[in-house]
Amino acid sequence: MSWTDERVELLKKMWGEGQSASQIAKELGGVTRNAVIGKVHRLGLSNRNTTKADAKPKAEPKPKAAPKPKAAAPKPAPEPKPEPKTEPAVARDATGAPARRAIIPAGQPLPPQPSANEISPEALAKVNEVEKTAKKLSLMELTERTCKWPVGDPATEEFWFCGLPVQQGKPYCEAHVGVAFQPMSSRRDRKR
DNA sequence: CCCTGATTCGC
DNA sequence: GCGAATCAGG
Repeated sequence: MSWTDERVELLKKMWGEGQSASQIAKELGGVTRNAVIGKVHRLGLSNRNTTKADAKPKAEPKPKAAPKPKAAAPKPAPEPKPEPKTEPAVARDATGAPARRAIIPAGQPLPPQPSANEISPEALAKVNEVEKTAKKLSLMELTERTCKWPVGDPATEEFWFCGLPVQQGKPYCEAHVGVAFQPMSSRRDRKR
């Protein structure tokens, strides 16, 4: 594939929209994200650096022969300390069921969280088990392949995402899919 | 481990 | 000009 006008324009458009290189590459087809990034640079897009006399003591070009010295980067910089103003709030109920006030960051297609519905005891138990073995990923660590089920309160240190392998197509792992997508069946009308 | 963009350099 | 390989970082 070559960089035709159309393709370049789509590249510019998407890059301008903040799309990631890999997304653009996928959209264009026939190119890798590396190709996209390379093109972006050649086109002069990307960062408008040049301001400031930049001194870039980059590591010398690595010869393919001995490529991994891994220079140790000194870190004298003191950490500011985030200081989360933690707001207690209920993290979960007695059963250990995750509070479903989840705000999920990444996604676009987010299925409706289970509201105040009844979830099958089996599924709940399963979730409780899973929470013990969860990967407990942070926000940045989430990917399309990691379960995005939130546990705890976002304002607390006790907040993390399940992180287990998701079920194909779904945003959650098997256990959490179980409680996330309850059709409407467990609705065995309780004594009414 | 997954992903991001940045850079280098042989083609 | 192109982009794989590599680097650096979240």
